[in-house]
Amino acid sequence: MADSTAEERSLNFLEEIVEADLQSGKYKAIHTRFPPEPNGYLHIGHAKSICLNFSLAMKYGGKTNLRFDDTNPVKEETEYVDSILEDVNWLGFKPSNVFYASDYFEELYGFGVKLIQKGLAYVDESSSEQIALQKGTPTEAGVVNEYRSRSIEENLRFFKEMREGKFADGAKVLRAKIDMASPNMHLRDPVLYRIKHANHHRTGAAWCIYPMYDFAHGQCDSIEHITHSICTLEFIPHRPLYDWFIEKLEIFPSRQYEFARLNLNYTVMSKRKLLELVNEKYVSGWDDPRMPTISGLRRRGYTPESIRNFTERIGVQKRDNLIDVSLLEFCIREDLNKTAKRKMVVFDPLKIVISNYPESIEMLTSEDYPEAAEKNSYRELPFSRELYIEREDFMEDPPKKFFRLAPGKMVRLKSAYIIQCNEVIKDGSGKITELRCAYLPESKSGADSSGLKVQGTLHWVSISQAINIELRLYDRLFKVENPGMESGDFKDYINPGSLHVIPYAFAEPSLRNAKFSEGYQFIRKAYFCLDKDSSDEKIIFNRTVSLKDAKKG
RNA sequence: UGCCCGAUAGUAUAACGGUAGUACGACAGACUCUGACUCUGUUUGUCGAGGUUCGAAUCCUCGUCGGGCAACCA
Repeated sequence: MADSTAEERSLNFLEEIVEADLQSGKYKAIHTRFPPEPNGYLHIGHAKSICLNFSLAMKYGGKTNLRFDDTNPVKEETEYVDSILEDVNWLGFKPSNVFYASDYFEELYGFGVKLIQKGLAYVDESSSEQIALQKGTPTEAGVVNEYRSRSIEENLRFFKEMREGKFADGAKVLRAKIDMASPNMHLRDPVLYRIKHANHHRTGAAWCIYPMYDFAHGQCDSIEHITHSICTLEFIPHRPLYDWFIEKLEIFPSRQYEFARLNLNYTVMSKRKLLELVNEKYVSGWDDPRMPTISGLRRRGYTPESIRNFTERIGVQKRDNLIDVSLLEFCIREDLNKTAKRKMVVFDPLKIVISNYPESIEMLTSEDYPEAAEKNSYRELPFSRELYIEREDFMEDPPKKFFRLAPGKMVRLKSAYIIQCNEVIKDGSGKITELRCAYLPESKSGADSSGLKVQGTLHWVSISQAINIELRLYDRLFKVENPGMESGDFKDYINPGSLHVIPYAFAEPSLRNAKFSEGYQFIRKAYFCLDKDSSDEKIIFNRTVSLKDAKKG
């Protein structure tokens, strides 16, 4: 029989859970959610979570909500909401619904009232310092204070007055009444509501009390009937609390599952550190092409496909990890190799004169997509007597395995002719200023009757038609694999050479019409994309990723 | 000194009591009008000690190591 199982990939642990829930009839359909706090830009780690949540629902015919966890007005801004919406969309996902935790403030308040009525919450007037002190330590139980035994009526009245704005910030909080001696610190009467007279980006001044994460997140999941609430490992200790609220409030039983967050080497991933890089101008902004943000990767030339593919390849597990960026680079090369248009650009020019070529211009053709036969097309390239080649592609005294140009040696000029170097011209200081070469007319690309086989093929541009472009070459932002784990300030490990600008490179004229939507491969060099800083006077390209380079020495 | 997670090549990830496999990386070779791509080959692994079993990466016990938990942050 045919090998029908050949394509099957083994399930990850979340898929196993979902399949079991579906098979047992626990759920007829699953519902996931991606719940960012709009306090910063999304990064590649969020992409893992986004792909996980959306892909899981898509695979099993369910839905995924995008929900902004906007319960802390002093940190959140509309600018971040907009960028998150853009990034999720760019990654290729369409949320079933876009919700906000702030949509549920009234319901959440009601949950607080309900808990008080059940004798499971109380208004505490202690300062945050006192509360912290009374919590004890992981090895010592906490202590109960006098507010814990307040009457239900008094709690109800104070909670209402908190909402009405009768108290100053910090004067009172609503706390759950659970267990001040629990070995799990999160169960030692966690704060549910705090007073913040602050403007909220969506609700304005309508509220002056805001729910804490633990009292908002699970309840929002429940309100939306989220079946599988997937978050990162650090929330494991919160799960008993998550379940406690569901049980006491008697609401839809969403379940929380945790996976290991993505760590990438040679970068940092925490919002706090990324914000620091932006604020202190180590990078040009959240979308600096060196940033691991979605917007940075987008500007760098990464495609949504490559990022989705990357998150698929790294898998999902519960063990901590530090993924090698080389895998991310592999994914973008794999994509761009098939989709990027080939172009010729000389970074560091060396002039060559084809002595036996006439004073005229010939138009040659070259393939745009050599790796995608089905969509291949061709472009025209001007060829003339005076050309630029890459300075590093010539050596006066080459080692044995040097496949490029040298005195007396022959190479092919890509999509053009075979040439031979006859003469090296230098200035007074000994610097090579020009090469005199001869071409073989019968070696024309596509109509080669020379019978010659040469070892090297070089990229080139015709001097008089070449256009000038700026190249921005990026390298890893940090010198060490895990800057966040090093001693001292992580910024001490920033790679000073992470950006190298080539202000004047020489490009084939077709690049004048470069589009933001296209990726390009500058043959034998790297993949590039048009940068948004480009203007009519200056065309700027970002190096997305270099080509693999097997050259020795 | 408490509680909770976790541990398979360099990095990730499979094997669900029955031959430790795959990808990326590295190295070597073939091919090449990109020293790219593609193809071929090589390299390196079950944290440790006991136990259960005909058989253990997998189950049990005890260690070891790594991570998390004491914000009116999420």
